[in-house]
Amino acid sequence: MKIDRDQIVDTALTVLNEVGVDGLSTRLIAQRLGVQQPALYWHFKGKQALLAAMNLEMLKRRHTRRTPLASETWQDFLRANARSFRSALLAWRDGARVHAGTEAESTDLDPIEAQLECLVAAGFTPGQALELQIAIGRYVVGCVLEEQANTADPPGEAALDAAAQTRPNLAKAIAHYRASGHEALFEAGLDLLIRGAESKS
Amino acid sequence: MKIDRDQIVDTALTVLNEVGVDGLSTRLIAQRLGVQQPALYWHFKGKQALLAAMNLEMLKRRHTRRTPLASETWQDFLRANARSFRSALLAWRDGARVHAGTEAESTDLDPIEAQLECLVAAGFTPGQALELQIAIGRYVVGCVLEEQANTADPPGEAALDAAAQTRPNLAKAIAHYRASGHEALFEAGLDLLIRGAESKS
DNA sequence: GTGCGCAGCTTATCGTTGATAAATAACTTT
DNA sequence: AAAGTTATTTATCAACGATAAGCTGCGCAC
Repeated sequence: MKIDRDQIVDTALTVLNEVGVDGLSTRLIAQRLGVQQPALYWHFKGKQALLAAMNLEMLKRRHTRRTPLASETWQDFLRANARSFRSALLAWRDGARVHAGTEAESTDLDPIEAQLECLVAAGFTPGQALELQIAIGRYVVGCVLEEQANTADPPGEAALDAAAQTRPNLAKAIAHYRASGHEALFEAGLDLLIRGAESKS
Repeated sequence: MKIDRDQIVDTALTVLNEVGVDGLSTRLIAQRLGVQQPALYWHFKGKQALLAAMNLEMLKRRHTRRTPLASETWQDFLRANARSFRSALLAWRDGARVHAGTEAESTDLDPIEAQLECLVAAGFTPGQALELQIAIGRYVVGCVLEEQANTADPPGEAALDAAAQTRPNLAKAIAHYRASGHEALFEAGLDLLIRGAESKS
């Protein structure tokens, strides 16, 4: 049977969703492709290169809001961009770990230029604009990394409640935390970053 | 030779600094301790447990600014706290990857209560205060993760410059980026988060 | 159409890794 | 001195990423 790079990446992403990045072995991927394990090494230099290609494909499929719309404020664009990036990482199991473990290798610079232009038009210097984009990007990765670090149960949930009884602020904070989900928490931090940027513009 | 948990963790951290997390094998750690590899499994359930203990020790040694000072504004405390966390992760090779790969397991809740109290006194709700702390924490992890993801050379630096020639904003942004180091970039994002919080208080 | 050459796979195998089981040594308790 | 606990060793496992060498089938020159 004959395979190509795209098939491998596609299958690898499917397998990733089933077993997670720790269970993602070259043998398992090869098995799904109906091929022996060393066959993959014809198409990719090593597993790291495959993971990089997977990362690229993940973003290519789901991270769609790369360019600001004409009708959009810079705040709306930054939000849409960050949400798009986050949802791309969330769309695959251990997506953030895959992303964080691979090199940048940004090929297409036109979207970046457009993003910067949008912010420069709003009064930021190009340097500030890049800082802002990088800060948001790192925040998103940090967020999804923790969101996806889910084990079965939060350890010692009862113990946490007990400890919170003598700590009034913690008790209220935990109640608030439990009521709002991951997304609300993400949005809260994103809002901080954008409001901070507003105060500089 | 007889060893205990603390010795293992201490040696493991030393080895971590020498070979990085990818080269950190149980055999290498055991060799440094003058012991056979399975001996480690008496003290730790598995490698994951050892990494968790290493993470705890990393933070214990270097993340010293956990509690707000009486004389401090909440902004100054948040900054000091974030810098302390960052420098703790930076102090060991692949520190952020070790941290991100381990469970939370927060034992001591008193510092957290004190942090929340400091922010509540400034006018935040306990929920907002926790959101703020979490956002900063995730931002720090995202930052250090990328800072430590350094391979030898940035790929295609010349190609980047060439591509930037037709993109004026990108050219200026890159110049600014290269002039300022990792720390300045970190501080810029941290500043955004705190200014954003100020606008809510 | 015959033979050359390369793309693309298979088979075989390597060294390393995390982990477990069982045997053993040393030290304590009774 | 016997029994038990603690902490290690020896032996061994299955799984992993990776490489080397061999086999197969297609396309093209002549």
